[in-house]
Amino acid sequence: MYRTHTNGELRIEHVGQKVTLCGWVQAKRDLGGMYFFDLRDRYGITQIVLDFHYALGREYVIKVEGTVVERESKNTIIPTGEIEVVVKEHDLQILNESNVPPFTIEDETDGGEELRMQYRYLDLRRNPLQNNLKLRHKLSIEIRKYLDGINFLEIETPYLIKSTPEGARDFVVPSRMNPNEFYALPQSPQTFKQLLMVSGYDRYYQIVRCFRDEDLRADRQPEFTQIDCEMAFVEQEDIFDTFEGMVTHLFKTVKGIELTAFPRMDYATAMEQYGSDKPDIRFGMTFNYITEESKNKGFNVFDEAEDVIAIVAKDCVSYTRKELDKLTDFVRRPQVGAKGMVYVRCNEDGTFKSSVDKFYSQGDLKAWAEKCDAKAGDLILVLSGDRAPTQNQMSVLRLHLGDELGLRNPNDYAPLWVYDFPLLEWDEDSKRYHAMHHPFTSPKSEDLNLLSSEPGKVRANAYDMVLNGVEIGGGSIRIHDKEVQSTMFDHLGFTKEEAQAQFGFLMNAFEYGAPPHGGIALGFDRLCALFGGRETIRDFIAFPKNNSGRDVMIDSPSPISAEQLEELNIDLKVKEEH
RNA sequence: GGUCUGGUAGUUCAGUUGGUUAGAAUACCUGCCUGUCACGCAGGGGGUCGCGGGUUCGAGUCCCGUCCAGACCGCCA
Repeated sequence: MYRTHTNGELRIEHVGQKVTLCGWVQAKRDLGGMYFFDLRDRYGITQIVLDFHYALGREYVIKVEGTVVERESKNTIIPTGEIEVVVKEHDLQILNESNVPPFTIEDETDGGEELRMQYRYLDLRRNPLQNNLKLRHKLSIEIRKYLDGINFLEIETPYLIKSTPEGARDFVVPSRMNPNEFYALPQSPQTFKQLLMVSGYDRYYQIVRCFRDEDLRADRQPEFTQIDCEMAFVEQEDIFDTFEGMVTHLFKTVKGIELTAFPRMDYATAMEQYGSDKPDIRFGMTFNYITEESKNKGFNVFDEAEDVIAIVAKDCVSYTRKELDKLTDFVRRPQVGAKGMVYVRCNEDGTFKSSVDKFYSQGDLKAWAEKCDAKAGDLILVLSGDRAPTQNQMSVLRLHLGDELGLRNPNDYAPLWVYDFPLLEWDEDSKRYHAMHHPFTSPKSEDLNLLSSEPGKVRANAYDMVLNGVEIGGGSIRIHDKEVQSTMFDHLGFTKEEAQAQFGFLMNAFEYGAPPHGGIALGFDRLCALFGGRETIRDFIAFPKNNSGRDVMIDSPSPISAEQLEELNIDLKVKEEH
């Protein structure tokens, strides 16, 4: 046996025991006649003391045999700080040496992002990363406990499936045995879980890898993990109860936080009040529409605008001209896209100072303030233009101000359900409607009559779970009727033949007793990041990819050999060198 | 596909208006040190300023191109 204890477990009551420890050399403190060093493993740190010098480098893997003694000077910061292990010269064994690591293996490392990715196996030795992976493990255990407790079955579905035109770009895999044909990696196990419902497995889940070949972000990886769930014989309300319950369970068991019932907001309200389908409701600052109040006073910008939207920053009348200019610059960045921003200071003496005083009287501005419920000492910020872009710009500004004013405390958690999403979304590029969620989402029965006349107005039985402005899950009640599904494909611009070729297996299955069903998928990586109080998911994935979809450690993707290409019957288009 | 920011010692960074031999901290190496725990003290080694071109008497610094990294927009049913 290599070791009797880990480096995290020895305490004062072990004093006098002979122990054997293994681990990595963390830090050395050579005092001449005495030699201290910290031995580290994933359980903690134990101080070793020698009365001789030994040539040990950082990150050497060693084994020591020694006696636990009470320290003369104790360290109150670490759990093992009351003891140390005294080791004699022939009882120290180097199991493996190490090069000097390119960055320090400490909580606050000196290593930059790129270097840490290249040496990910060293970065993973650090506590913050280990804690993240432990958190991820704990969450997955509690998810399984909760779902197992209410009769869900975890069932695996294939990774090599069929490419479909809808949705994100597929990662494809060539088939050697079937020349010129390709598998696709699943964007989600959507159709398989619906088939499992037809098969009678009425509560299914899977913590499953999904793949999407789209550009990346801090919170988007080409392969990511979903908690994929589906239930039969349920309505939207049953899904809400079940998964609100799951997330509540996770908060209770993993963070010790008791959440109250999730509020619900329909999509139209979310867009109107927050300009976003994933509102951060930890703070107010909801939208006020002063479109009518601002018309016909000679200010062309507002006269021509479809909407004039105002938000109130409480007690921010003291914002300087410079700070307001900075906010204006912020919303005028191309990424946000506003043309400009109007401000109104609600002075303590009841007067108003705005950037449009030329056009609006004190009375006009007072009417705005009343509409917005702004008080003396507040600051009103106004954007205008076409509805959708203006709502979006204002949403970005609202979140920015929320950050600036410290209203987005990462230790507060404000979940909610957003429901009644539109079924279809107009796509300018392809000049046709796309399914906003996916083509298996059922329309609301009361809106069915609009499907032909005003397809954009049809609402779906679709919903998102939102937490602190982040979409952590989304789902829908599905279509389980062959005719309805066929009509849907029709409206999405599929010919009968295309629909049959792509999704015939599903529609055929619907002819053999498909139960009503629906489900949800939650982004597991994002959930981990949220629980860890971080915005980037990379540090919650053991081996993530970088911005360009590369793994810089193993250097992938990479070319393959001519023999492999030959076997796969693939000719590469070679770019000319110049 | 686009916008922005960055690339200087092993590492994290500073480097002014273009001007002497490119600095600091930390890491590393050597020596000293018996209660350290960010140990301390003394000394030492370490640079293709991402790469290519241009302007200039002179470029880490200015210009053009390019590569890499990060954030964002588009994209992500």
